[in-house]
Amino acid sequence: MGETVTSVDRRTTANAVFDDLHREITSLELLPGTKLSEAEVARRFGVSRQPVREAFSKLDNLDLLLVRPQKASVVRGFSIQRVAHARFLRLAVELEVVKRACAVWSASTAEILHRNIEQQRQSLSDRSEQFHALDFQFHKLICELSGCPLAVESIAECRQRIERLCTLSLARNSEPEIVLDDHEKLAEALKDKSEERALAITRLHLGRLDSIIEEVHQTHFEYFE
Amino acid sequence: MGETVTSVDRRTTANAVFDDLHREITSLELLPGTKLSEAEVARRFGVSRQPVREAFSKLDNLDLLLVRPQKASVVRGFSIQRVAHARFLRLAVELEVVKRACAVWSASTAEILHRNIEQQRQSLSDRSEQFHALDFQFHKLICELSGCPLAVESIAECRQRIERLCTLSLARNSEPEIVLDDHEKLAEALKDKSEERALAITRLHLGRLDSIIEEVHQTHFEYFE
DNA sequence: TATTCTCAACTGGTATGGTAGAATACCACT
DNA sequence: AGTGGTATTCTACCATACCAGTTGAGAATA
Repeated sequence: MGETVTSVDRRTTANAVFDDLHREITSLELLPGTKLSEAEVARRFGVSRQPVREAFSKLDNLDLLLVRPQKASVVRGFSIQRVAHARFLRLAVELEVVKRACAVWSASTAEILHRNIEQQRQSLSDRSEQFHALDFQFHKLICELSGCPLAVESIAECRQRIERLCTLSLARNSEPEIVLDDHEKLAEALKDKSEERALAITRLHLGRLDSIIEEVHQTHFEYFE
Repeated sequence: MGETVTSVDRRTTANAVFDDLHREITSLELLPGTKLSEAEVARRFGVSRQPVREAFSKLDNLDLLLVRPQKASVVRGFSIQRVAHARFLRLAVELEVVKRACAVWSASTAEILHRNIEQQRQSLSDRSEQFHALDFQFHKLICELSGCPLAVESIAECRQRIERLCTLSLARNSEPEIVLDDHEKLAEALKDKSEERALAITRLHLGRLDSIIEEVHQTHFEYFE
């Protein structure tokens, strides 16, 4: 779900506009409160208003843009409720995924996940930029290997909603070293098929977001609604 | 999320078309595989193609309609994967909600939920049609009383995805008596703040959907994709 | 008869013009 | 200076026209 599009996702004008705006909003190039008008954006992209309109509609569905009947559309700010819900939802999904993982885990799945962790460790010592992608892939692997391939989409949606906010944080993200450590502990718990430990580390892992969320809520309350 | 719309939801043509089509699809008046063209639907509603187009787009987002580039749009069938995921997602959310409920449950919240159950019992003996609504409200109350008001929207979305399928079932729904019994057991577990029992009955309660899903999958495989 | 080609009738995607309603700036009046 | 009404100017929304692929049926051909 989320921004994943059905079927062939042909390269259409509306999609291009949506992608660009989506990126600009999530990366906070467009800050909450920024007014966007169909006509203005259409001029900026050199297209007609119709594709822009569709893009607006999709952004509205993602709670990224508030499009009101006859008033100007504005980039939506954060809602502490919505963010908390995204955080809640992700935890709920990951917990259940981990339970299933424990039930079906095997030597081969453990090995696959282990390879990902090796890459994470590598990228950390390389100071490369791809740790973030590997982090995502780690959780994705657990979903797929536990037979919940669609769960990763739900997780990705929650993740996006939270990430836009975390971009405002001073600490940006949790320390990668800590994240990697969590991942290693989780992988080990899965390998041992210890549901109790796996669930605990998952809660701890996702709970690390809370302090960041709280920090941003305190320091950037002007972006909240 | 889902079909809940932001802000005032003014009565717009596009919304009206969306609501009608949404109802027709979820109620299976429009069966999977039915072809819908923007122009045809526009004529049927006596409006232009633009509002229809928006409605199509929203239905596409809900996986209810497959709109392909230059081919006709078709009402989507069921995907066993997507249905399983919806089922999975709902369980994950309800489990986590119930955990929180156990943590914060009190005499007053127990009383509120108890009143709902009384109504359920009443509607059952009255043979009234509102048991379904009370069922939904039961789960909604638990979400709200446990401080997860937005969780009910996620649940509602999952519910809808599954319900369209269950409409095909011979048994339609689980026996209301059984459902009510589950609800009573859950309410009691919450009252006792017994997390273990509450989680177990939740799993059992939602697990009752599986047999129905399986039945429809066997008897109506022509509607699956 | 079987196969290929062509063309007409769809499809969804885009561009443009016009409309009703909301906000705002402005001006007359107190 | 402060207030009430008004006109302008914005907005999203809808209708219409046109475009570019896709499809499928029938004609032309092997």
